[in-house]
Order: sequence, then structure tokens, then C-alpha cells
Amino acid sequence: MPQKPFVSAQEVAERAGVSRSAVSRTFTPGASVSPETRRRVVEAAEALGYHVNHLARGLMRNESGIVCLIVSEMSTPYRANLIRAMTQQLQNAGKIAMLINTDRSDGSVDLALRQAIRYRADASIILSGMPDRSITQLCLKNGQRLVLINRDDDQQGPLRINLDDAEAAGRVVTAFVRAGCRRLAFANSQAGTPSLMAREHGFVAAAKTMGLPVRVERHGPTDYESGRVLAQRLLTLSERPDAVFCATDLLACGFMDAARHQFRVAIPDQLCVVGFDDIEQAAWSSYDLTTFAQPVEMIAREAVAWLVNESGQAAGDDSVRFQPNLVWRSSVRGG
Amino acid sequence: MPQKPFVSAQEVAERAGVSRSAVSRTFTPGASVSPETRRRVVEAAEALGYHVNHLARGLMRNESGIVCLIVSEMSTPYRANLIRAMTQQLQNAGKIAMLINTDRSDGSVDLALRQAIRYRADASIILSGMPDRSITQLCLKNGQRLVLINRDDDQQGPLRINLDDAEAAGRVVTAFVRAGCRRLAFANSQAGTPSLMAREHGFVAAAKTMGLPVRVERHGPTDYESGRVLAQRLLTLSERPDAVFCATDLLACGFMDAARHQFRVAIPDQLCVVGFDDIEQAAWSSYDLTTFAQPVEMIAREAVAWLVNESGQAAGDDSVRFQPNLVWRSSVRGG
DNA sequence: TTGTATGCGTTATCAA
DNA sequence: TTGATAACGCATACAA
Repeated sequence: MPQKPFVSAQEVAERAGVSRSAVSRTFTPGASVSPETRRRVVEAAEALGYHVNHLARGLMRNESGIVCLIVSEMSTPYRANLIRAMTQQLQNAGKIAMLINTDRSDGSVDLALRQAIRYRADASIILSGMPDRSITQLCLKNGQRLVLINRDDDQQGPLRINLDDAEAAGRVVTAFVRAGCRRLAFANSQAGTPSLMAREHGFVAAAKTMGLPVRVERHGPTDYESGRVLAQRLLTLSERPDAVFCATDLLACGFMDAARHQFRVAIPDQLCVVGFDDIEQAAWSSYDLTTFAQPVEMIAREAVAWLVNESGQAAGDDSVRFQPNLVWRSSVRGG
Repeated sequence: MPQKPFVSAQEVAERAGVSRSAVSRTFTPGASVSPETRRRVVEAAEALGYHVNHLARGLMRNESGIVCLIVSEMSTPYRANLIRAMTQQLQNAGKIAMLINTDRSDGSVDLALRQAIRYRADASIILSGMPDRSITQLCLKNGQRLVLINRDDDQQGPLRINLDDAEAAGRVVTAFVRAGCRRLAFANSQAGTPSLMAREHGFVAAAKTMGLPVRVERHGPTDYESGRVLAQRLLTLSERPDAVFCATDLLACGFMDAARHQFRVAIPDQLCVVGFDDIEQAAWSSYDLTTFAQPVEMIAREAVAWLVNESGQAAGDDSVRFQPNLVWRSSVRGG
């Protein structure tokens, strides 16, 4: 039950013996105010503990400075790292991040966007889930900018940042073949997101052109435990694969652990493994996993640069595509 | 350069043929409005795509619904998990999280709190760093609630949530002794935060009462790489330790990897290891680390419950203490 | 239950 | 450069 604890520009003005406008101008970059007036205002503000009310400022300027980050499973290494990069870039650009967790229900991405509208966020960045078309249209109509990361949607209006998953997956086939592998497998979750499916299809397609069949297995959520289950499925086959491409590093870690500790499979001697994301753990020496590095910093930079760009929304093609970098480590022979 | 894209209550009122107040009341829980009026308002709002402006509402009510999360190194497993739990709990309580990254400079916690004040956040939750006393006083004076997680500060006013680190550390000595270990070591970073130091001191003190000396080593930031370095230091001693308590799981993972892969030390046969935090990776079978589980969900629940609690700030003693749970795994003999 | 009028803390406009 | 005044969108005291 808050009273009126915050000090207003009015009070500062009175103490400094100037008008509210003078106070406002003092805290508005690029406004004209005399050095003497500024000094008195700053002094009074300091003494009173005055801070500009961004709620009111946002109301006036119709620009809150808020950018919504909409994300599920935010504690997984890749997501957490992306959030870190995003908040940092946003702050550098003078914006502030509002974080919305969509772990609960399925329509919660829409709910999150509604929340973004209520707080008059200047923009929303969607890291997971797919919003309904009607709600994205509502955002855009309300002048709110939208960024979709790895969503691979074909909607016009939002900025779409994607990786070339299929092309990357193709490179894995080449690597496996060079390492002398012939019995390929793909380990995926059942999440079915565009990125994951693109990796799967890209891998299968590239293998097909080389005349190699691929055993595809899918299971559960995209996490460590699913990786273990997938290893149990693939390593108990009569025809055991000698190379596995896991859709993410988390799956790969689980897969490798089960392969080594449960099935006594030597990596890379008996089995080559490749992951995706280059999470921190991939570099840990227990895994030393060959994987694709997502250009997290570039993604964040690109997204924020587009958001703060004043040139309307017509910046030509609002779609950016990055090539993930293959990081060679010891989970694949040769290299 | 946003125009006037958002639809206001005024427009809804006109379309519904009622007054602005009627619209306001329709969206204010517990306000008196007739079913018929409500129906017409809701219909008009739906058609126009109206959403209450929380900036304006916050201005009126002097309550923004915003809670600031101030955190550094937010992509580390423990922090990321705490952020996830916090955002979830906040949303359940009808609040929204604003995330501020303080990775950059040292005074940035103060800067973050200033930002929180500017957005008139109802509360701030500090997960890392120590704010200056003057700035916390400013927050409190402005009616903003403050929660300090694992900061172990003695300030009055904020809610302080802490673990009993020292007591937990004492239990590790007992476990090591039971496992037959005699040459104890403590591996710490140079961060010097209250939690880490409490673990160190608690461990050393408990060992002393049992007449056992402890080799303490500190190095770098609190991460995986430091764990490796610490292993290099401790495992090249002429008198090699047979038990190591690492201040965090991240340090422990690095330590174990270096111990096994670089020094061919068998865990737990030749060396017992205990960590702290129970991050997800601690349960991965490459580590299977005995460690202390932080009650993350309870911490988040407690913090949010205190924040939304209407009963002034005089809820007696604003300090909560949790006992971390020792999770037994295979990095310690016996168990 | 409904409408009218007032105020929340800003910034933008305009005249001085 | 400065100050008075009008918005911004909403909630609420009060009168009807």
C-alpha cells in the first residue's frame, strides 16, 4: 500500500526555485538549459533523491524503453547465454529488458505478448514458441517491433533471425564420412521446433545424396535425459551406428555419458558424435564435443540494432541468416 | 518514432457508448459495473484490440507491478535456474520481472537500482553484488522493497535470504572423515563473496575442531576453468590431498575433469570431492557429484511472498535462513 | 450503477 | 533560455 514516497519534478523545481519545465529539460538530453539553472536543478535533485519517472515519461513520449524477452526453458545453457547477451546489448542501447517466462501453458506466448502490450514495450523478442498470427499482427499494428529468433516463420513485419541449420547439418555428414563412418544416426527430441527439424531434415537429405541411410530417433524434451534415452535406443540396435548427430549439445552430453558409462563405447574410436549450440559444457574435457557454435553475440547485436533503428520498419528484407561455425573437438575422428 | 498506435479507454468508451470510467471499472477487479455495461465494454475492447496501459495505471496507483532482478553472470547454471524460478513465481503473483545485467563495471549494482527507481519498480531482488548503503536506503525510502539473496548483509529493511553455509561446510568434514580421508583441501575462487567465504571458513573451522589441517587454495573467477587450475595446484603437491571441498559445483566439475583426465586420479577411490549448488550438471553421470542442493524454489517462493505481502514492512525479523540439503552421489566413498 | 471532474508525473508547445 | 499550459491514459472521489 504505497503512499507518495517518490519525489517528483515539482518538488525539485520548488527547491531549486525554477519551473517544472526547467527540471524536465535538465534531464532531457539535448534540451536547452543554462549552466546555472542546470546546476541548481541537479543540486536540488541530488539532495531530494529525485529520479525521472520512466512510467510518466513513457506515457508522454509513447516510448517506454522496455523490450520484452519471451522465453521458455530459460535455465538451459544456450537460452541463458542468449538472455545474458540480449540484456547486455539492450542496456548498451539504453533499453531495459522485461523477462517473461512461458514455461507453463501452450498459449502462454500469446499471453506474454499481451503483457508486453500492456506495458507498452517498444519491442518484443521471442526466443521460444510461436505466437498466434493474430496476436503478432496486433503487436505490429500497435507499433511494437517484433523479433523472432530461430523461429523460421514466414510472417512479414517481424525481424527473423535464423541459422542455416540444414546447411550445417549437411557438413556433419561430410565430416562423418571423412572419419570413415557409414552407419549414421540422428538423435532428436520430440519438441519439433523449426530449428531442430531443419537439422534433422538437412542431415537426412545430405546423407541420402551420398547414398547413406540414416537411423532417426526422437524422444521427449530437448534435454540431457532424453540424450541418455536416445543412446539406449540407438546403441542396443543389432546394427549399432558408428556416428550420431545430436540435435543439441544437451542431447549430445546425455548421449555420450550413456554411451561411455553404460555401454562402454569409446568415443571417437567406436562412435563419432556431433552436437549443436556449443554450450559451455561442450568444451568441458569430459565431453570435448565437436559442435556448431551459435553466434550468440552477433544475434543479440543484430536484434538490438534493428530494434533501435529509427528508419521506420521498411529496412528492406527483415530477415537475417547466420552460418553456424563448426568447432572441431575430439568427439569426431580426424578433424 | 511511434505515433499514436495504441487504442485508449476513451476510444473503447465511445464505441461502447459509455463513459471512460465504465471502461476503467470493467478492467478493475472488484469494481462495480453492471453485466450489460461490462458486456458492451468487453465487446468494444475486443474489437478495437484494447489493452490497459500499465504505465498509466502504475502512475495512478503508484504501483507498477514491476520487480527488478539484478544479477551478474546470469548464464551460469545456478543463477539461470534462480532467475527461472523467480520469474515464474513473480508471474504467478501477478508481477512482472525486469532483468538487469550487472556484468560490466563494479558500481553497476547501484546503477541498476537507480534504473529500478526510475521505472518505479515495486521491489528489487539482488542476486549478486553488494549495493552501496546509501542507495539501498534511497530505495527503501522510496517505498521500494528489497530482497538480498545470499548477500549476508546486516542492513535493516531488506529481506535477507541466506543459506547456512558454515554449518553445511561442517557436515562435509564429517563426511570426509567417515570416508577415511585425512588430507583435506578447500578449493575456492577469488570472488570473495560472503557465501563462498562462509563455506571456506566453516570448513576450515570444523576441520580444526577435529584436529585436521586444511589446505586452502583460491584462484580466479567462480567457474569451470578455475576448478581446473585449482586441481593443478592441489594435485601437484608433494602431499596430495585425498579430499577436496569445492566452493561451487562449477569449480568441482573443472576440478574433477582435470583430476581424472590430466592426473589420472580415481574418484572417489583416491580422491573424494564435494561441491555446492547442485546444478544440473552435478547429476550428469560424468560427475555424479555429491553436493548441497540450494532450495531454489523455496527461495523464490519466500522472496515473492514477502514482496507481495501487504502488511507494511514490519513483518518482524526480515531474515530467512535455509539449510541446504546434502545430496549423496558417488564422488565420495561410503555415503 | 453511472457519469463528471480531478490528479498522477512527465514532456511538448508556445509565448515571453 | 524560461515558464505557463496542454496533453498522455488511467483511476477514483463524488454527485447523480
